[in-house]
Amino acid sequence: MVSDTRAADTRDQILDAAEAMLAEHGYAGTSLRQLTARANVNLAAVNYHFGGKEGLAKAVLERRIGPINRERMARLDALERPDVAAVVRAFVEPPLRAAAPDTANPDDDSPGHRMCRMFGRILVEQPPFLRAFLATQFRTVARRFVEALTKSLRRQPSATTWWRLHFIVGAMAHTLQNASTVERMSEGLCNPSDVDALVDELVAFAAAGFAAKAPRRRRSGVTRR
Amino acid sequence: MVSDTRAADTRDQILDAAEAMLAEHGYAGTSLRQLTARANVNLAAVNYHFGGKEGLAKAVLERRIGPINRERMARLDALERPDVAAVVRAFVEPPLRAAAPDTANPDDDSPGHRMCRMFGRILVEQPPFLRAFLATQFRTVARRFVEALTKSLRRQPSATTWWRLHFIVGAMAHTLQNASTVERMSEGLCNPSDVDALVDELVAFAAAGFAAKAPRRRRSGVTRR
DNA sequence: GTCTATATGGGGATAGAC
DNA sequence: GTCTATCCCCATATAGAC
Repeated sequence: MVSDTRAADTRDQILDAAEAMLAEHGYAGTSLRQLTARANVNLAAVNYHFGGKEGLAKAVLERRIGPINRERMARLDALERPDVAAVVRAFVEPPLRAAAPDTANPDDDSPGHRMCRMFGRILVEQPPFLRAFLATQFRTVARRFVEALTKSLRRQPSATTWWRLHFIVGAMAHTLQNASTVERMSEGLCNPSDVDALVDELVAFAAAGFAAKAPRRRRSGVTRR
Repeated sequence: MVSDTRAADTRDQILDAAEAMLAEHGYAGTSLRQLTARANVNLAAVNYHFGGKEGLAKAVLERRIGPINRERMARLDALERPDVAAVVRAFVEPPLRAAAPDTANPDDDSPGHRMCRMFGRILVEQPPFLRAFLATQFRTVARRFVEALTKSLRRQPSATTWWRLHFIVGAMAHTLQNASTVERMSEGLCNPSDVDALVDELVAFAAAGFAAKAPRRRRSGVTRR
């Protein structure tokens, strides 16, 4: 069926190019002209296959988020002794691992690096039309992990629990997006392409932060002015 | 917006509008036409005062980053007993505090909320022409805090130290940008407008994470495949 | 399904009057 | 310093031939 591979080919080429360009320039900064040029595809093909720029962006995200969240769940289910570090690892390792450079050279063009930047971008940029989409993709996972984390510490879910998961997401997203920054600032001490080490670092940091004593509540929950 | 405030400086009106729009739409998503319309200023004024869109973006950032970093340094210098939590607090509180809603209603239009979103955006978006600019703005501060943090733990600066500062920046940036997300996900348990509580949460989390035992190094710093 | 050509609108920047 | 008018480029999207 050689004749049928062209369509699927075009679709995938568009998705790959879109992922690369979203990583590099964000949603607003990506033009379909550059994108289709890079994909060696006709401009009109985007509209034909995805209905427009927004549809394309959703398709790009869908292709990656699904598998990662499914792996998170699977790892969580597979834990025999769900201590904090193990649960945190189940949460952060799939995305970091999926975003790892998978070739010898940690170039900006490795698929993993592209994807990692794309994730960081989108998680923060959150174009309005994506908010609902992203919320449904992540709500279930977030709930399950909040449960697991509190259970591992024999606590009840609280504001602190949610804040901490939020902080972990932030640390991860920022790392996915700006790994090169820490490499530069640290003058080479940190090596973002060493994924094993990075995962260990984030797990150690996040697990300790998560297990910390909750701060004393100051007042009734209203900002002092 | 009621009376004719021509006397008010055009420059400042542009800066205010730019901050609001960068917060809302990011750099690439902000157009000078919308911006000048919102500022009640002529389109050409941007070029006259700032030399172009890029110059405007730098001016917007400069206006905020300078004071915040100066306050960070001042707080650091003022610490009598620089334990980890105190140093972390000196690092994260100025931006969070500056970004706090300063009116009774935590609307999307409060100056603090605008600024906080702008920061989160820019820190992650990092348009190419801003990379060098941002690096010079933050390098000194980052170095000083890495020093202070390691000293407070009686350790030597290492990859772990830098990674952890990076994680803290990520948690902070993500919180600044997406505070409303955690409020929604937690179904109201977390209240982003309670800045005191938020600072306490982040400090407790980050200090514990920072003080954690460093992970054991696995190999020689090369990614396993 | 894929292409060319084009419609339609918005973008940043500038020239030159006032 | 501020304005109008305009240049020129690029954006998304679509029409219609093949």
